Amino acid sequence: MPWEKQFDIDETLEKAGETFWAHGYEATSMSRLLKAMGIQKGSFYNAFGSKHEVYLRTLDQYAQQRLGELRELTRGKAAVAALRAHFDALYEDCISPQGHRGCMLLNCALETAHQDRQAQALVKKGLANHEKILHDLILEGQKTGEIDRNLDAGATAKTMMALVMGMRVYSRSGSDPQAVRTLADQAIRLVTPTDART
Amino acid sequence: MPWEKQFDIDETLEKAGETFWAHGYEATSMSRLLKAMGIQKGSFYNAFGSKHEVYLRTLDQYAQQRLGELRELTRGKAAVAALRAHFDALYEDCISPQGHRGCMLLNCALETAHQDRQAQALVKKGLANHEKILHDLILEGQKTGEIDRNLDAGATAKTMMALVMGMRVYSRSGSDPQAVRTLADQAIRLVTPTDART
DNA sequence: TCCGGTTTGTACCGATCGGTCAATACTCAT
DNA sequence: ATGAGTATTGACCGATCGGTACAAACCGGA
Repeated sequence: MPWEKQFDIDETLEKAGETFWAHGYEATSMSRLLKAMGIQKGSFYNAFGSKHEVYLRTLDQYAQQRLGELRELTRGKAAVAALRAHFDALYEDCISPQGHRGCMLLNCALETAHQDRQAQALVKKGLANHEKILHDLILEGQKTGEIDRNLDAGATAKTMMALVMGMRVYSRSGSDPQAVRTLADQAIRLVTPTDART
Repeated sequence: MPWEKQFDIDETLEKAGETFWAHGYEATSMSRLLKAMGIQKGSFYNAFGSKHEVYLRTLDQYAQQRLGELRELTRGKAAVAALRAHFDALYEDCISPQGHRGCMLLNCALETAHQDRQAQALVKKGLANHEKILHDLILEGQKTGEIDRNLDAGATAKTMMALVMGMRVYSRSGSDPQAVRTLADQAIRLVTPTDART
């Protein structure tokens, strides 16, 4: 093996991902992308093939990372506590300085996915994974009796997904953090007995 | 007045709006835009000034139209019936052949708004208008007793907005119509007494 | 030390980007 | 009929688009 790469593939993909995340696909030009990645054109095309290919890889990488973080966050917690942790973390992320980037999967869903089948597949899978985690948590909570067994777990999980999306949209469009907080609270109320509410 | 325009401004803006709506801002090139509008470059710049200006105008036009349709749809109906009509219409729109275009305001919110203050202002105003209509309907329902008076009207309106966003995202990312239907149903359940549910 | 194979930097590609402009087509008031 | 003044046209602009080609730089093995 005559010569090893002068840059770390994953690290470089990470930088690319952040750029796509912040600016979207179309608004990220090659020059901007290369500057962010810190490599030259030749290296880029040699290592990755095309802008679009890199986009898909960063999208996939993003989905995997978020999925991992979510699993980590909820591991070992009781259902409602796990959901609470999830929505609290999401709220913090939304109001943080980088919160304006929103969720890369959602950005992609609305900007790119409808005319890019491969991106659409990644988005669908990412959303489905997220929804399944929420669904499983609700089912588990119902099994232990934490959560009302009459609740439609599937529909509630979808509603929670909608609330997640709402939080992302409100925060990305520059709304009052209070609006985002309200949605997070509403998500928890969905799985909290009515008589326990303040 | 020496010569009148050979094309109808509003009609042409309409066509431009549909193109931006379907493809987003960045992915809509001038050539594509001009072809859709059916005019030449010179006429375009003479009449409108710039691509960006046209984008803002179509965005505003879209928001006004949707607001009008929404007011029309709910006029004279009782609160819950009005909400039902709203979410039913939204569902139909989502699963219709053009449903993949989603909501132009949301598309803009995630693609453009975070780096375009003027677009962001339009999005914020559009979302606020929509939310206010839902909010007012809920308040009215509570006044007449249709809707539980203990419900937090503001939070519920925001939740409904999130459900709207969820419906748009799910449908634009190519999901099963059933997912969209579920979210619409959940919206109505928010303002329906628990014991009246099936 | 030189060779084989790989990576890297950069010049360059045609296409297209959003936008300008001068010439032309046109209508109306005089 | 003519001149004022606007609308339209299409050639043209420099910049930038994503992508390619290729020579120089580099390394490990012989």
